[in-house]
Amino acid sequence: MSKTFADKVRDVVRQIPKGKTMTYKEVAVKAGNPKAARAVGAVMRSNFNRDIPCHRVIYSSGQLGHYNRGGTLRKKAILKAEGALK
DNA sequence: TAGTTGACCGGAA
DNA sequence: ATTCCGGCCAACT
Repeated sequence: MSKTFADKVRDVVRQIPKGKTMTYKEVAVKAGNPKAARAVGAVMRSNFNRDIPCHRVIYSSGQLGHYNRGGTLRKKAILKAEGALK
């Protein structure tokens, strides 16, 4: 397994279906480290690509996390557009 | 190599 | 409800 945590995270986040939101912890669990929620954010922040719908990743508290340029508002708009948000 | 930072999480005050 | 603290992990300097 030459895949690093970052690679796994990217793969997992990319598999998130449209109109669906996943928490950082869930992603961390699927990535292989249930306690690496923080690392997930750190990795995404350094690897945020258009291939990765990082906007579909939110807090486990149900709150929208941060986002590149704009922050929460951006995510809200995207989630609303995808139907993930009410 | 080691130390600091951060897009987190959960619990406590 | 808000604020603070400790813990885990990866990336950056």
